Amino acid sequence: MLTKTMCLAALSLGDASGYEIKKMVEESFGHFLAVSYGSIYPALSDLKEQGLVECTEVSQEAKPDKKVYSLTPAGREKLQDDLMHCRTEHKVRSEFLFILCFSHLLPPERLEEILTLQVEKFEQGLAKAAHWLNREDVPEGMKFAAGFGQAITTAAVRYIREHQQNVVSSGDGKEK
Amino acid sequence: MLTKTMCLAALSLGDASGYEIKKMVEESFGHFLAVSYGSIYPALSDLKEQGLVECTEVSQEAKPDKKVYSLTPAGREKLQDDLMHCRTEHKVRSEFLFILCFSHLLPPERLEEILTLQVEKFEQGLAKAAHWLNREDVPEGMKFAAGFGQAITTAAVRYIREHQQNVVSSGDGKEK
DNA sequence: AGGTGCATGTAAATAGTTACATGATTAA
DNA sequence: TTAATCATGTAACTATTTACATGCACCT
Repeated sequence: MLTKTMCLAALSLGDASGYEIKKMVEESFGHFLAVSYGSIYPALSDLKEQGLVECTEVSQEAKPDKKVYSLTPAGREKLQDDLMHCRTEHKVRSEFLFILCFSHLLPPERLEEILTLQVEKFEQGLAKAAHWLNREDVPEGMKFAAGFGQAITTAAVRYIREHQQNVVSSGDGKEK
Repeated sequence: MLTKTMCLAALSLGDASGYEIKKMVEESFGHFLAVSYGSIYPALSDLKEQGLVECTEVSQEAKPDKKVYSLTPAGREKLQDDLMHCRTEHKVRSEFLFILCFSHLLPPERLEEILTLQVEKFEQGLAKAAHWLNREDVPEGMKFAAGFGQAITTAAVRYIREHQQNVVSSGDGKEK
């Protein structure tokens, strides 16, 4: 399960609660990893049972209690082991491209909507990455990952800008 | 289920068996869609039950029989409807980038191996896309999708080439 | 009065992969 | 003889999302 490894990895950067891990992952790795509470909380429970993390309940004023997790030495080792042996795939899953493949079945309006929306999303991601990248305390590996995201997203936006007209005009003229 | 829509879409390009659909999808959409028999065959059965496809058993000499599916008018409508209303997300899921984020925990050899392997995979994809793109009978939408893949993959390879040294040398010196 | 953020968790549903089972033909 | 291609399918498993349940504090 990648979720467990991801939790260990997040905790290697500092102690955190499940809630905080989710936010952190979304912020820092959001452009290539998905997370949800439904996978994080069970993962943390399992890790605790396996002795890979420890947990301290922390009371807060004006906020609910939280469970702050931290890596044990065994957890730190497990993380290293996971990173050495887990798969290294880079996958794209795109309903966006899939739909565009069948542009000849769709009205130009729908095509334009899809393209515009996607460019917006890409640009939001780009803005976030820029904001994130001009901090200085960022480790080299994370800079690389963020820069990678920036590079391919920039290429994606440029490509759409230069070619979207072809797709839109290939749409299906007749409306129901 | 995206698999069903994908089957309908594949069949809109011509009648085919489950086996043929898988090959076709891998070839044409492989860089942004995954498929396996375990999802295709059940999907085709369901589609048949719903009356969205028809099926003819075809005997072949020197090969096993096959079940050739074709769209019914209802299936063609369903496809259009799916394409109009389904989600349009473009997602990247990358263990590759995830691992590199923690380069400081890994030996340079592992980092170099991962990077080299990924560049190779990208270049294989690029070769396939090139071969695929210089056909002439390809619909506009598919050209767009293939070109998109080409654009971001090229950017990815260039980025890795230009920045990999930083990551590798940020690796963990001490070996166990 | 209503929305957002903080915070944890579970259950059901969804989706999909992997491995297995079968078996003929053809090329190296 | 060994592997690959052709061909269909199921069952068990893995993983993950979605929706739900709860509840206080803060801002508008």
